Amino acid sequence: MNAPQTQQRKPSLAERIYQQLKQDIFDFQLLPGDRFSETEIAGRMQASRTPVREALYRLERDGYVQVHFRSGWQVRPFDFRYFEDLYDVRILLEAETVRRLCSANDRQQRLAELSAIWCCPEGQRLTDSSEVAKLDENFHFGLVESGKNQEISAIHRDVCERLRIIRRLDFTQTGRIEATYNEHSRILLQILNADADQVVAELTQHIEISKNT
Amino acid sequence: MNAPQTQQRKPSLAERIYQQLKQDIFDFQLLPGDRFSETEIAGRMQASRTPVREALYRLERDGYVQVHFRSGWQVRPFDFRYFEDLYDVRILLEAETVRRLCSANDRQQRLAELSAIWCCPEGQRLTDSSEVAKLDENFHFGLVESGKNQEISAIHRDVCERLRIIRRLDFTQTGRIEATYNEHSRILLQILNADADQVVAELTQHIEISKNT
DNA sequence: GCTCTGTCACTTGTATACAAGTATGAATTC
DNA sequence: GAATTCATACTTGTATACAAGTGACAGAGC
Repeated sequence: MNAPQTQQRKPSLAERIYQQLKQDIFDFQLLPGDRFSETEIAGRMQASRTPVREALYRLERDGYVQVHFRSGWQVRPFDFRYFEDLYDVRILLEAETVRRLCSANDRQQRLAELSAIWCCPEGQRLTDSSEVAKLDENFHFGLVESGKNQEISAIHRDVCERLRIIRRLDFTQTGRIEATYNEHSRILLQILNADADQVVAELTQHIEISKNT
Repeated sequence: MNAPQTQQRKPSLAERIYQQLKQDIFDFQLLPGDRFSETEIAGRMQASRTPVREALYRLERDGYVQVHFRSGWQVRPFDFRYFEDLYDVRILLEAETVRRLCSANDRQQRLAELSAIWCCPEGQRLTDSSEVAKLDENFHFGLVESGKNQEISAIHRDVCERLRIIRRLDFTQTGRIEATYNEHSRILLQILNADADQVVAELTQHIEISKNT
């Protein structure tokens, strides 16, 4: 019998390059509209074209870059309509999840973990803005996952990932950390009270806020 | 100035192989659980491993196959929970679209094309089952597209594509063609009447039927 | 100045060569 | 017979070579 497949194999070159390029796009090292060639990237990444191509085709499917037949690659230009649409999808998925949660009998167990984090006494709240940012992302992922539809979760993760380009995720504004704690805990409580319409409205507003900052 | 980019370039080898492999999976030429190697496929397709790999990685991202590190590929086993979840997503997306349509003032124009096809006099209805099958798919695509959120449309297309494995799309059953015409035309009329709750219920039921056949 | 044309460096698409890890089974040991 | 070792054929991951198409530019002709 095999060992239980630790699955902690170190990532392949292609994977590393994929992550790096995506990060470069997020960090504006690669600007929308920029053109570049596979050889160029291969040189910068100290690898051959093969894993670079694999990474680029993944990024293409993700919508970040596009290939021009035998004439180079390009970072896809920004399209704000596109991000509007994505936010709509995100809201739709999260709203549907909470609606379902409101009519699930075991919602208290499902949300136990999140409640412990967000409905804690004020003294136990975290204050570091980058920690809270990570916690915030996980709140929304966790919420959707508790809906127990793996495909909704997968699409939601994907949508959030694509929104990261424009989401600056910063909690440096005064009061934003506190507000987030308050909003998340209220959302959780309202789900427990099965107050569907109210919680959908509040969740929607909560996401709209993070969209406009 | 360039010609307006006919964009009708003949598909690449990788593209052709991707389509072919997907078709093979749909047609059960490749059974869930089957293991195979890149060289094997390359031989069958009369190509080298490079385009085969490109096709396989796309199929992997689509969820049809998985790679085992240095030990071959495998057609992903069926998971009915997975298809249930996908159907849920499909219903969710279509329902949201029609809800929005119900409160759009220009919904009559947006749905003009679909209405012409589905709300026609009985004499003009098509009767060939494979034609109707194609028309049926396009009804649902067109419906979602008239919602004017490109990301919802894209995800919806993707979900439907993934459902094709189990959707046999057959309209050979007696009465199914007529029923489809009736259901589609009623859905369209109800949208025009802005009867949101009713149309969502009916649309949901309509999809559930096609799910269970 | 304007248009055409041919060249040529550069691009991606595909094929092949090589490196590194896997699994199977025969031989060996007990 | 059962367990272990090890050779070996096969697998994917990566690098490189070659084919086919693109685009920018210099220079000719007007």
